[in-house]
Amino acid sequence: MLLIDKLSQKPIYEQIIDGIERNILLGIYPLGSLLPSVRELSVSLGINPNTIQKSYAELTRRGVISPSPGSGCYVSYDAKALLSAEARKKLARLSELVSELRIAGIEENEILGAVASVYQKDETSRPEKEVKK
Amino acid sequence: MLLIDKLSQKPIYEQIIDGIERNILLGIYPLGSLLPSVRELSVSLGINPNTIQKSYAELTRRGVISPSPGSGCYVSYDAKALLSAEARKKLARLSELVSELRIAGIEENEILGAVASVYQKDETSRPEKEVKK
Amino acid sequence: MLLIDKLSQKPIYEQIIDGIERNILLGIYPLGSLLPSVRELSVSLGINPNTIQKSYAELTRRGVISPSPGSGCYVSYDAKALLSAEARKKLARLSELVSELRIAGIEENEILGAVASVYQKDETSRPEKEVKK
Amino acid sequence: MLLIDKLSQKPIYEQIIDGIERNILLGIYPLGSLLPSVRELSVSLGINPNTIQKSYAELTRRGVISPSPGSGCYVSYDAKALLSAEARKKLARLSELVSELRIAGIEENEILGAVASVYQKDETSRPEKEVKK
DNA sequence: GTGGTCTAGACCACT
DNA sequence: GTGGTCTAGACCACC
Repeated sequence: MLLIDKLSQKPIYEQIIDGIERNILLGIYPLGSLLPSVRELSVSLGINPNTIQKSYAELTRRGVISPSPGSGCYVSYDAKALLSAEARKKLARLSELVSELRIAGIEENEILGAVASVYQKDETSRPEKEVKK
Repeated sequence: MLLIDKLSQKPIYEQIIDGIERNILLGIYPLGSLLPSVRELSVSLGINPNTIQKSYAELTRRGVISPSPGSGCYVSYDAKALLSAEARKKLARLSELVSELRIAGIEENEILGAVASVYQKDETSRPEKEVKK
Repeated sequence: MLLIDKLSQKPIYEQIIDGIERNILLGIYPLGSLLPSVRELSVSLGINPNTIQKSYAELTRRGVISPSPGSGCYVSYDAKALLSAEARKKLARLSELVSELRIAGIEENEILGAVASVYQKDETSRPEKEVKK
Repeated sequence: MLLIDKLSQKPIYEQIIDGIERNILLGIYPLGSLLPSVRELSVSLGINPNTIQKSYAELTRRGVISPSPGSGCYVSYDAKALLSAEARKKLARLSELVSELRIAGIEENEILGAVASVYQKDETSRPEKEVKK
């Protein structure tokens, strides 16, 4: 459910954050649901509890999850809204990257093709449709 | 000619590498030309010579520049080819990023728009046209 | 375990690289094992930590070791494969050297003898036999 | 007659030394003959005269050539003997290299094959036969 | 003057 | 504790 690459350059605590946020966006961790406990993740991922704790602390700071001392951490009801807003900021990084590619002589069509191919992939990595209430 | 943000998260030596590679692609540092010396950059950027040295060492390792001890560092004649080849690998990173954005619910059109807007920018950051010989 | 000659022409950081690669090939540093830390080597060899760091950075770049910040540097599981592949490239250098010796009038038999005598030396510097699984 | 690679790691002055010694061993510069002047080499190779001068100084120190102020530098009559003796010392480096290859798992036969193939190459890089007096 | 190596000591983020 | 980055200042070989 949560894949960690200990040899990656990206810090482990950040990988955990990204993984949890991803799972929330995909609906694997529904809004309001209970997350695995620090100890549980610690043993299932083979990672120091302090590292997990650091990830949870950061997610709490961002308002994505909210700890309920004694019972665990719950996904905030506005987690998705927060994450989507955050994602829009990533568009800036995308522009940077595209700019680099342009300077390197990559054609616009090649980029557009790469983008399109991502959006035509299977549904496993697409957020579930919003349900009418 | 080379902008460094000392407060950025990205290491200074990496910013220097990126800046030089960018200038080569833009033709500001022509193939075969002499780069500013380690000490020269050191004073003009206000950065320790060792940090510049580290950047030059990495560029040398990549084959982008070639040092000629006693006379300076020259831009390799195949630098552009190397950098363009390297850039194509960055397309993978772009796909990752786009994938994250998709999961976060960003629409395809929004991404395509961002890409297009980069390619419609002014010409200052476009590599010069290849001239027929 | 790691012998450094500070008076050698060969840079210290390169001697460290060679020594570690040698120890990996000999099985003294098994695949997946934890290497001595930068500071540890620094004191045991009487060498500045930055110099050790430079060696580790290069080994990392080659994919021979992989650092896990906070816990140490580990020998990659494909380190031996990498090093053996690299060694085959050294055969080119050997040919160069032999060519020089030939020009200098050294007889082929003399060279063949030198090679043979290396392969008849004791077993301490021979990689351990592959064990059938 | 003398090939210099300005981008090589090996210092230019050393490349010149090696090239001249090689030409002496091959008989291209016969014993007792007059070498090209510093200025002549300087322009034909496009290299700073100081660098050529340094090479000649080192060759003089080794006794391979002897300068005759006003008329140029001559190949010593015992140059070949000197160089052959020097070459025998290179056998030590060969043993080192072979030792490394052995540790990396290269088989003895592969090395012997590489050596043999050098000695079966064409005659252009073989010293001319000794003539009976 | 040039690039390359080394030392010393500091700071940071991560585990 | 760990690796990674940066600074400061020195020395060397090379051109």
